[in-house]
Amino acid sequence: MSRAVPPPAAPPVARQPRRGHGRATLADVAAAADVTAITVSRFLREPQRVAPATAAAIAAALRQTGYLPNKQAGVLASAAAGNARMVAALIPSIANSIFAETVQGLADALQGSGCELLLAATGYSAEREEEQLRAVLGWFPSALVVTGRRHTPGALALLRQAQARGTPVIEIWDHHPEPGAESFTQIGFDHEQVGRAMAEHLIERGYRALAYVDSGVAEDFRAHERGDGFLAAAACHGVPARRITAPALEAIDAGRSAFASLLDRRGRPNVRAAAFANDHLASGALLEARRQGLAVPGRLALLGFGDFSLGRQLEPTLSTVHTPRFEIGEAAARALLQSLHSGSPAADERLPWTLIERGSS
Amino acid sequence: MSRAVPPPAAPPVARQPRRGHGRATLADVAAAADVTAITVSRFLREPQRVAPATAAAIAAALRQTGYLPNKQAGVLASAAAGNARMVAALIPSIANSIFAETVQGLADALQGSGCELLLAATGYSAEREEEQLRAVLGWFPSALVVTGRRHTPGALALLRQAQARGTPVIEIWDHHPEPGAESFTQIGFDHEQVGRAMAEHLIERGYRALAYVDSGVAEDFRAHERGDGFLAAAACHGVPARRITAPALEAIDAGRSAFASLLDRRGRPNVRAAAFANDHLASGALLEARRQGLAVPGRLALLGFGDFSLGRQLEPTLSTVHTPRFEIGEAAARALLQSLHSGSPAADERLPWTLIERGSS
DNA sequence: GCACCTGGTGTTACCGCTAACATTAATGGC
DNA sequence: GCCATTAATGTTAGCGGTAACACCAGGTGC
Repeated sequence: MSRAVPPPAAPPVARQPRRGHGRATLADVAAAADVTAITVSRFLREPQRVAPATAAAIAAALRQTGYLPNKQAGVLASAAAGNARMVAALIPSIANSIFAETVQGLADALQGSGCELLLAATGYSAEREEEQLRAVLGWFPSALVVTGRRHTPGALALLRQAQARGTPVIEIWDHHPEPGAESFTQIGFDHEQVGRAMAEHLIERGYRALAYVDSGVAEDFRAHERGDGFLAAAACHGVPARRITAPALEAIDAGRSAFASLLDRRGRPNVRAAAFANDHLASGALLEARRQGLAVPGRLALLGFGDFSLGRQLEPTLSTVHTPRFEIGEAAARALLQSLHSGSPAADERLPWTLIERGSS
Repeated sequence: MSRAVPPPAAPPVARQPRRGHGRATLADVAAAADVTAITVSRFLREPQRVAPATAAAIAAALRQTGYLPNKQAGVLASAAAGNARMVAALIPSIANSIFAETVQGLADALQGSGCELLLAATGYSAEREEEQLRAVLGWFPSALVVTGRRHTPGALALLRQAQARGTPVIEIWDHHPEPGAESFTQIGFDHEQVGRAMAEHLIERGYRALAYVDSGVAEDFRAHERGDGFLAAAACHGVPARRITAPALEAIDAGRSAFASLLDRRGRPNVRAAAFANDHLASGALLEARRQGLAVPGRLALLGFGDFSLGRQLEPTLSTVHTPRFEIGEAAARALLQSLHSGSPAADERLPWTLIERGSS
């Protein structure tokens, strides 16, 4: 190159430094302890690898600065998946006590593992599930918990991709392994089977004309599957059975008005027994039956699902299916922690439910 | 320096590059669109600032690569607080339907704002709250939602510090501004006042010997405060009143056994009316009273708190206090979004509750 | 024709942390 | 006493984005 006058040579213009957020960083702690950042980092992750004297100095510096690690930076720096220490859970509805308990189970079992819980409600909509999934994936969660096995194609692709990258994906509340089709870890139970058991219970008790009252929430696939099982079992036993759908009201009221569909025009039951998508519906029907002076189970037997506390307090008490709602959350947490640990997908888990015969059937 | 043989001169050892996680990055998209990363970044944040032709190319590249932004990196890079787009909520119990609905309100109102919800359960323990707070702060949440106004000194310091840095801090379920003391945004209602109203309601109805049945959960400060208000109002009206504490069982059963404390040795009520920390307790007592053939409200009037669906189905229906549980979550979300937007703390919000007179009082 | 702007894009440096490798001093074996 | 090992710590270069600034072409005003 010729000896031309060098270009203005970027005068050291002291760029405006980007100001941080005012919280102590590793560098601050390091300065206070008179070591370098990496040593503090080591102390935090593998304390036995720093000399005792250094450790003491660092501990003091940590206390003095009130240091809190920046997990964003930590995750970013250790690119390997699975160390985000954050679990994302997608749940149809948090307000629904069923899922609330599952989330509690998750949170409890995650407590102490150092994992935070990122929660999103999908409102029973597969599209919203996909949206939420996209949103939470931005945080590179170390594991994904989704409800049920029905997803949009887009969501499915994202889940598969996440799984391929080593992120455990757990489907809860469902257990319906499809032979051949590769799928995710499922933790739950078979809803069709529950539906069949519900029908069989009623048939065993001698009831011969049956109805299944489905949830008014169109995308509650699991309730629908129980209905499928119910109708299939009835057909199998040659017992007439039909499916009706409850209105989409607040559930107890929905049950009250669904009850009307169980009566003929003269106000007499047109079936001998009815099973419901959930205890709220069943309770509404039970209360309405009593109000109208209809004998339960004498004229009409009722069977709920979910074992909500309300059912135990009614008169007669509501027969129902107890579900392991808390346990599903716990098991999911255990499964994903184990999967994070072992690096391979966790095994499916079929959790037990029980049909509780109480007064209404 | 002498002309000694230069040291091996760091042969370009091609360090093992740290492998990422396999997801497309901005750089990948940029390469596909034949621009640089910053242009893609701009397109994502301020689409109008890139030329239409470039925009089209980038949009295609985004689709082709299936790019999902890495929020960790995004947050880290834009150091200013408040753009983590993640809200951390600390709740005593998720399984408790009261808080579940609040969380649902939060989640619903946050939906669409681009904020994710980081949820942690404290189990009604202030110590666990502090722990959880430390944990979630690692993610630099853009806002903090905590339950109630009682915190450990450590938690308080962290909250203040966060607030000082511009992170909105919202206390929900409580509204008790302490004059003088600087505090956080409170969204809720005054529990002492509710307690007073409960007592006054019973006094107005002519009941003269009262009891407040407190929650068995020792750290349910809010229930305790309602008790304080209850006793204060009773004292103020010269009406005898005492506080008893329910056992820490599952709530309906706790109410059933708390009912025993309302009877003298001959099985007669030793008060004329009782108010309860929540509807579960009250329902248990109501059911037990009916079982024992005690007239409600003839011999013993009962008043719950929370307006759970169960109470509406009992016979007699349970008088109670309706709380804005869903609205608290919504209002908190609105407040924090507004605060993020405006940069200044949101105003307190006192939400209305109503005493619902039904059959049991 | 020139200074000036302005819209579109690129360069550089950094956010806070950690993986990989480098360095140094102390230790051990023979 | 020398080399190999180990323990303790440091250096460098990122992770994947974005703020700040630089640059450049093509208008604009006069």
